[in-house]
Order: sequence, then structure tokens, then C-alpha cells
Amino acid sequence: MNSVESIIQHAEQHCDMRGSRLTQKRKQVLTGLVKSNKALSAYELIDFCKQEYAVSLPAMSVYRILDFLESELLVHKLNLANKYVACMHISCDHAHAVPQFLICKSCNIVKEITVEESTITDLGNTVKVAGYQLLSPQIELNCLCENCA
Amino acid sequence: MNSVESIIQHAEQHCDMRGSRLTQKRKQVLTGLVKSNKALSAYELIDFCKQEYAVSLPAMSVYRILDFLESELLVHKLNLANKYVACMHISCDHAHAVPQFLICKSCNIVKEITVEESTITDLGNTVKVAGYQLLSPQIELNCLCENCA
DNA sequence: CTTAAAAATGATATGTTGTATCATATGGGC
DNA sequence: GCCCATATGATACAACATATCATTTTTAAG
Repeated sequence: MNSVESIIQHAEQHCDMRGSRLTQKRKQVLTGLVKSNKALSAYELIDFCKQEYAVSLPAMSVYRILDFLESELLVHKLNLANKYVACMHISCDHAHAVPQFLICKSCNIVKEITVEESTITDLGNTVKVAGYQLLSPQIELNCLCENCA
Repeated sequence: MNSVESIIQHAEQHCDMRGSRLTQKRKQVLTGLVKSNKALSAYELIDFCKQEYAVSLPAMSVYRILDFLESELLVHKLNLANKYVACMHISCDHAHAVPQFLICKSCNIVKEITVEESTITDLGNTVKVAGYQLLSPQIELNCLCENCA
């Protein structure tokens, strides 16, 4: 079972274990991301909370909540799209590698993939040779998904 | 010689050959990017034109000009940073591969690199296996440059 | 040379994403 | 219950970007 509720439960346990709190509003925002199953902007999440819970969240709060969820590894920020997605591994117990993302430009559905270790290593080496230091090995690629293609 | 003027000259010839026009304002915007040698936002380019040429460009015009320059392959848009850079190969006669970018988060200097063909191929295969279609193989990576590191 | 069509640019308003700042509320530990 | 840290609210504004309609400039045809 991988229902929305079960995912949120896992997230709550995860926060408990780390000594942080998944408050109601944080839970609502995370639920929005999990339910939608795609990348949403902060303002789309405001709309979601308004419609789903009749809760009026100020932008500032949503951004703070997203920062929190990101720091708890429950959410990823997609810098290419300025949107946010729920981590697809919330319910997994094991730690997972740095995620790579395929973002559908058309419908914003996001596939969180794992590229081969060697590909990332190659990339890292190229960067190092160029004299630069990689801040985050997270790769984001603009794509079309199967449905939209 | 690779002075700013020579690069702009090359760009002009390039446009002539393609039957498009590198107008004065387009030239001014491109010059801003070439001179600065780093990634600039549209609004930074407005400032540049104001200071350098006492020309007051509306945002809309700058975005249109940047679109044009991009379509002519003279400029790249960096989606990660919402900034624009001059293509480093304007003066090269040969066509060049899809560029990959290392963006210094601190000073916005951009290094346009070429990663190994095999790395890109690997990436492309992974995407294909995931059922997605790559819109542009352009990879952008947030980094620190040597000076800022 | 004139004029009509096409291309480029301007002006104004507004949409979207994100942050600064200061105020208020909430929830545990003493 | 009180204090303090944490969480959230409210307001204003900054930065990036586009929609729309008007005007200017260029090109090409007659």
C-alpha cells in the first residue's frame, strides 16, 4: 500500500525520529504535493490548501514550510521549473542516492530517476577538470513525458 | 584576436548569412553579454544599455531581443539562473555540440564546457528507458568557480 | 517614389516567483 | 501557569517575465 495517507504517515514517523515536527500545515502542504503527483509551485500549493482545507496560507509561510520539508528530505526543489515535488522515496526505509529529475514541460509530471553512478562520476570529473566545484549533483532535464509526447 | 568588436562582427556576418538582421539594439544587448563575460539578467542588460548607450529599453524589448539572439544561437538562456550568456563560440566557424554550463552561484561567471559524448549518450539512454523524451540535452550545474571556492 | 506589408520596437499593465521585516500565535518543559 | 523556542501571519516589495495594443522602421512591389 502506497496511499497518500500511508506516505504522510511515513513522513510523520521520519520527522518524529529526527526530532522535528510535521505540523498540520506542513502536513497539508506535503499532502498537496503527494496527491498531485507532479511538480507544483508555492502559489499552486496555496490554492490547494485553500480549496482542500479552506486554509489561507501566506506565501511566506508556504516557502518556509517548503524549506522545512526540503531540509527533512521529504521534498525536492526543482530549480529549472521553480516548482516543488514530493520525494518519491518517502516510504522507503533505505537512504537513496542524489536524485535526478525528468520534468515534463507540458504537464509538470516529474520522474525521479537514478542515473548510472558512472555517468555522475564522469560529469563530476569534467567539472573538476574545468576548475569548478559542484554545489549539488542534482541534474534536472526538461523533457516530454510519454503522454504529452 | 578575440576582442568584443571582432565577436560582434562575427555575429553580424552570421546574421547576414542567415538572412536576419542584427539591429543596433540587438547589437547593444549582445555587446553587454560579450563584454561582461558572465551571465546577466534581462534587467541587468537594461541597466547596461542605459549606462553604456544612454538607451532606455523596455523589458519587453530586451526579452524579445534575447529570444532573437537565442534563435540565432548567439546567446544561451540559463534556466537555472534566469540569466543569459553570450555563446562562447560566436567567432568559431565550425558548428559546435550542445553546450553544458557550469554556473558560479557566487559571481555568475559561466563556463561553457563540452562533456564527453559518452556521458551525454548515457544520460539520453537513461531518459529514454524512463519513457521520456529529452527536449534539450543542455545541462546546467550550480557550481563555485575557482575564485569563489 | 510611393505605398502597403512585414519586422522591430515602445508603452502600459499585470502575472509569477520569491524575500525582508516585524508581529503574533502555539506548544512543551520548568 | 510562565517562559522560550518554534511556527505562522501580515504587509510590503523586489526580481523575472509576459500580454496586449500602439508606433516606428524596414523592405519590397508597383
